[in-house]
Amino acid sequence: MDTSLILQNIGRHIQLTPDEEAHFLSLLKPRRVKRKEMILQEGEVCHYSTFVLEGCLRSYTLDKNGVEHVLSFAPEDWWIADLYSFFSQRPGNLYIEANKASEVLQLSKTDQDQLYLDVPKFERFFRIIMENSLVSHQQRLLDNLSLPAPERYRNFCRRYPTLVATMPRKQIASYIGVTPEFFSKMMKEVLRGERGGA
Amino acid sequence: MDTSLILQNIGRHIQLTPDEEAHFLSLLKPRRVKRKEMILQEGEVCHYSTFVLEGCLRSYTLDKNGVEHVLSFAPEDWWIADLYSFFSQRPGNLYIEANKASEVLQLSKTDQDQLYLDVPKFERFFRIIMENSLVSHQQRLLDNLSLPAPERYRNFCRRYPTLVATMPRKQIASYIGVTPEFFSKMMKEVLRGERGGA
DNA sequence: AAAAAACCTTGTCTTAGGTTAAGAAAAGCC
DNA sequence: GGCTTTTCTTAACCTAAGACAAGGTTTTTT
Repeated sequence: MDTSLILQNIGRHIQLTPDEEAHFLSLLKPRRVKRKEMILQEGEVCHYSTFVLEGCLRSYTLDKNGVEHVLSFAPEDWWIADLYSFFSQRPGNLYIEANKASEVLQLSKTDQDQLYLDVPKFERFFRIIMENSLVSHQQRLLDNLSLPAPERYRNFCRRYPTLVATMPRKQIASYIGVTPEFFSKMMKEVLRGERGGA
Repeated sequence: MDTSLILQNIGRHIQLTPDEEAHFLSLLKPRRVKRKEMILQEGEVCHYSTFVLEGCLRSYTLDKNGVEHVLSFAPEDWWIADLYSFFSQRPGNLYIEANKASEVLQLSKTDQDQLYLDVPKFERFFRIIMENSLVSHQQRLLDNLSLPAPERYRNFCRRYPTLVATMPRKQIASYIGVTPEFFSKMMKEVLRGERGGA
């Protein structure tokens, strides 16, 4: 597997020595995930942080009616985990499933904890990752509280242009918080608005 | 001002030497905030992380109709900031306002950045704070996507029993994502359910 | 202790978005 | 390439929650 992507990802926030790089890489477990394969299910403990080298995963919950609610997409160059479960090492309620056949690298909780002690720079790296993720979750929450569905969709398009083109509409609908049927109706309006300009 | 509360807050995640404690305290600017006073407004850059020693602040946005949407409450022993603006040092869209007369300690972005270099342990501290905050924001987001208003209210009560008793209903309504009018109607149901048991 | 300002409730009417159902179009699979 | 499965769309009907309006209560302020 090609590990240059993850080194680049980390290099955006911290500089590692060759030794540190080697040590870090030695902790990563490569894994191939088939389309529709789940790497985590509700009720399980999330033992790994997963970095996507190729393909795309998503995380979601099922509500009491069996309806899926997408929490996040993880295309190439993204991290994904059930963070509640990963940090607490208790059973979580997320499913993490491959949207298409994917290649990932996994870092176990134990190794990550040890890594903080061995290479303290990683405290900084994951602090920054958490900060960025928190900011975007806060923004998404406020969008959900304050904007009607069509504007939430427009924001999604602006923020994740790549995902709009590649993810099933059903899942995008779920991500922004509407049913696929309503999403479908809404798209007619959105498209009309786009042709109209601005 | 009594700084033992913030040392205790930090002591939950990292151990500081007396020198480090003294250095950290020297960076904090104490401030009294009057009821209804805003320490941050839309369009301003958020220069400080604010720790609440006494009283309570809240952060919110105003939508295009002038309706308030509460992002967070910060009672005693909590941190608050417009994180997007604080991290990026660009104008944000949050208001941060005192719900009652409060005493706070403020740490500037510049000092916080320097602190990471002087006392790297703080990387760990803020990483953990961010992790916890991210987990609770993800949970809240999923609640908003998957649960009807009365259950979101019940979750709010379980998670923040103190706030339920002390914050205006209007603001709680806004936090869980309903209008005060609907909240009022809903409460009758919720109360009936409580008397009924379970 | 009054006056002013918020806050909370209740009622009626409206609407954004959900539900159900059923067919059309894609995408994955052997 | 044909078969299966999933996804997308459309349409009719339904409901949780919003908007507006108006009166009552509590909290602040002076």
